[in-house]
Amino acid sequence: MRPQPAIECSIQRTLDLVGDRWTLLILRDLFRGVRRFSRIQEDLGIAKNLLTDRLATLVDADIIEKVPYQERPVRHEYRLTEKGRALSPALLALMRWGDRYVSGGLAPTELVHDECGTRLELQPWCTTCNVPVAPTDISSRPGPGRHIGTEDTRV
Amino acid sequence: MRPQPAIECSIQRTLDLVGDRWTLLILRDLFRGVRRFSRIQEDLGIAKNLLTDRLATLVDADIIEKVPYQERPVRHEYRLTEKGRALSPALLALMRWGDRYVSGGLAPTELVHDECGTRLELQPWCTTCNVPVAPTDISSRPGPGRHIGTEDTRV
DNA sequence: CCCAGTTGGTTGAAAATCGAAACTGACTCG
DNA sequence: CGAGTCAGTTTCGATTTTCAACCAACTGGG
Repeated sequence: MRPQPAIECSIQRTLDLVGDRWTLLILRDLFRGVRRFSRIQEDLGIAKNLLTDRLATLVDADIIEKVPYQERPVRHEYRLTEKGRALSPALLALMRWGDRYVSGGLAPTELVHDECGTRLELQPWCTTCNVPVAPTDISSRPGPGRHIGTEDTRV
Repeated sequence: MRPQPAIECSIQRTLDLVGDRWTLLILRDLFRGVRRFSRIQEDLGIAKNLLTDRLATLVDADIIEKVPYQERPVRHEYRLTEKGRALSPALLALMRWGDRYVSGGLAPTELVHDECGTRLELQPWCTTCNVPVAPTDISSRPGPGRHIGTEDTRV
């Protein structure tokens, strides 16, 4: 997909899978419960051949799965796998950014915690200390998947 | 950019700005400190005319700015604005997803909690209950920036 | 002064991708 | 039987992207 000598970067690898114009919007629809071909197609205004193609790619990548919701005629819907559901922080981050910088601070849609109705924030979270981590308490370092040497850089 | 009757969704609005194949990678390079035209171009392998176009779009959107780093000849580099830097959670989320699901758990670069060295996760966080929130415990509802009515949906 | 090299582009043609509409096939309902 | 729905596939013209060449402003070396 990318014509580039594979740089060791998980952002690039991720965008190779979901970084085209439609894929993240399709996933957003699945998160929202819009799961059927025709519903997604009319919701997004995407051409049907492209939707067919993107869905097949996502199924191949094990990000979504095709499950029958009725027999005779057999009809399928698309559901997020665990791998697909794990993209929710990324979508939430994009949404919060858009709320603030594109929608002028007025969120068209808010995501809230079921139990208490509070609007959700997105925070780096330390699973050891069990606390949210501020940007000032974050460092970066080369990880175990690095094969070429580079110096540390701040995000 | 999108041929669609504007749905009121910050994800869509965000992806209209940065959701093409190259833009998020360009921003990643800027985060990494790769700021000059030719450096970005060779790092990504993007066609020069496209890079010219994407950079101009990002400058227009006030996500990056063009600042001279020398006179005679005048040469510029591109820097993230505050608006651009605010995209870091989104890039971080995409990176963590790629670490886990594409790079096989072996992160090429990891972000860690200063105090304990634990690799960070990026989690939806409820500021009322003070707990991380799983995708299954998230609902969505129309927010203050919504102009057309829609019903609530599960994420 | 002349020449090669660097940076940051622009231009144009070929190739790949996309989009709109027409068509298909399996089935249901009246 | 005829109309309608859903989930596609096919076709083809329009748009985008890529690739390569070219350009302009300047530097540093001889």
